[in-house]
Amino acid sequence: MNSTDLKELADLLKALGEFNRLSLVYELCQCAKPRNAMCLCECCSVDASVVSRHLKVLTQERVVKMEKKGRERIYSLNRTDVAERLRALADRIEG
Amino acid sequence: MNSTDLKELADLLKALGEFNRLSLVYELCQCAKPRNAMCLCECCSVDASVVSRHLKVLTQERVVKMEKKGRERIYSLNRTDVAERLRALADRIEG
DNA sequence: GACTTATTTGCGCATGTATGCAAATATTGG
DNA sequence: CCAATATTTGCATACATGCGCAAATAAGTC
Repeated sequence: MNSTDLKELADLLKALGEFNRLSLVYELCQCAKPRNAMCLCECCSVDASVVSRHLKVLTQERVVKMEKKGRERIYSLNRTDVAERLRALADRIEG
Repeated sequence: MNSTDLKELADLLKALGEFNRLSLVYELCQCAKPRNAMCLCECCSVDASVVSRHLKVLTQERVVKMEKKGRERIYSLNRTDVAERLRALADRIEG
């Protein structure tokens, strides 16, 4: 694995490795339907602006995908993609 | 999943989500035999003290285990344990 | 157009973290 | 005991990051 791929993987893990962001991911796990940011706000008790920034990070790392709908932004997990990347690491580590 | 478990998982991901630490993990992946810290130093071009601190973090998060051998510390991956924790997250995310 | 709601952005602040260097500690071998 | 090697720790520093608040933007509703 080259340095670029390693950095990309590290960035994914870093994005997931922050408590409130991981809380958002878990919240989205439990939702059959996508949620808007305000709704996600409730799961971690921080300001809306903070949630907005966390969701931006998660979007950049392709953990979630976003869709505009009127004045709302609807978020959903990239389930298979994230799961695959984590399993690839698990496989590599297990050897 | 309760808040404590979530924090523990976040801490694991944070430990893995730093470039040089992930490099150390990958280096240990490729070693059939455990390695001492000085040897691991070579894979990321940082000071020995930095590697020492990174290995401490990885040990605290149970990513690696350490064994004293003379004046050396021998490190090896907790392969199955880490792989299991990552797969559990992957399963959860995939839903 | 005025108002409301959803979200983002700018700013400042406080805290966390990665790093290097030098000194300290530990342990082995003469 | 002394020298050499491996590792840790204290300290300073630079930078990143999470946060809240207020203002700005975007888009629907009346």
